[in-house]
Amino acid sequence: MSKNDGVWQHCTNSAIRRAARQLGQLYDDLIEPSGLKGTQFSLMSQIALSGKDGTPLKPLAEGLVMDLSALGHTLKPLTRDGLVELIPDERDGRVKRARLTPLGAQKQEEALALWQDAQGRFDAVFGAERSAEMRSLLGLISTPDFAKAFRAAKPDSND
Amino acid sequence: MSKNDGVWQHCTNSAIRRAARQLGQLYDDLIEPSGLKGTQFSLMSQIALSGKDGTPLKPLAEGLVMDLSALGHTLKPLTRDGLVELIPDERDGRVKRARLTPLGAQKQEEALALWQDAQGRFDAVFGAERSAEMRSLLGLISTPDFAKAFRAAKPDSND
DNA sequence: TGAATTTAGTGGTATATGCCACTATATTGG
DNA sequence: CCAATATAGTGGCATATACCACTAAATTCA
Repeated sequence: MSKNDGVWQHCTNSAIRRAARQLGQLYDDLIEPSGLKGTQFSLMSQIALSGKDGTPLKPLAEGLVMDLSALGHTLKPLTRDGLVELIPDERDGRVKRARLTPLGAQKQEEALALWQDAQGRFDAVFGAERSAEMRSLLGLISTPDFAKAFRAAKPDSND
Repeated sequence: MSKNDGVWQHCTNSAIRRAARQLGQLYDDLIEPSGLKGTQFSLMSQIALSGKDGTPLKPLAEGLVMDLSALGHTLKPLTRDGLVELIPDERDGRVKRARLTPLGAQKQEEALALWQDAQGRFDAVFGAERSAEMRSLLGLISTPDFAKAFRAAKPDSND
């Protein structure tokens, strides 16, 4: 640790936040012309997968590994701007379904092209292979199983 | 992509944010007894490296890959609670130096023990080797050089 | 040296995100 | 069927984080 550049590098949590800030910056700069932030684009892309019927907020939040209330808040600017709409579920009165409006779908497609540029640059700079490896590792961490194992783990266990 | 669980998995930016949320949750839960959040602990640990004289905010922000104004805001709750103090630099009237108060140093040490538990669990669950590999990759992304290369890259270049 | 420029921080505003308390709507068990 | 419980969302509050405009102080240069 004699040469650590003065950076607190031993914490995976810190490391992932630093990287997330950097990457967020980089992606946002490229996606900005669409008027969307990277987070909004991700969210809308996820919603887009559910098509015409939309998706209830609960499973949406789970897929994003996000707190339900946080999702609700994040959705605010998007519904305000008419990109996403919340429609009541016909079967269950508690449920609301999020779906893209036509405008939202158009914006998402517009941002998609910009995102491809960003993702392409990332792969080019980082190497497609390492890039895939990275996403794989990140995907593992995002798993419910990982969370379960982490919470159950004894710090000195080695399984 | 036939089996993607409905999750928008192709974006490294999304992936890193999902993982950061999960990891933040996991670390925070363990560090919470100290009264600090994971982000605050990271920040204070970084500040702690600078010792008695503290460190100017600008390089601190750079080390954390964080916007200077964001750092200023993040520091607010910590100065309010007497964990960090900002002292004027003697040479340069523009500069303020952040350093831990005695209370802050004590809190940081307290949280350090809790953090070690968290980090130990991460290594145990993820595997120490993959854990190190992960931090290394994240460290690369957090580099100014990476940002420079990304911004300069043509999406179809392959160097 | 004095004006122009650069640099460090602050404060406002906006989004991102989490926790908690609360409401409304199911679902379950007698 | 009703009371107890569980589930889905909302709203308030707090922190995290970015951009912009602005101030103050240092540096540069003619």
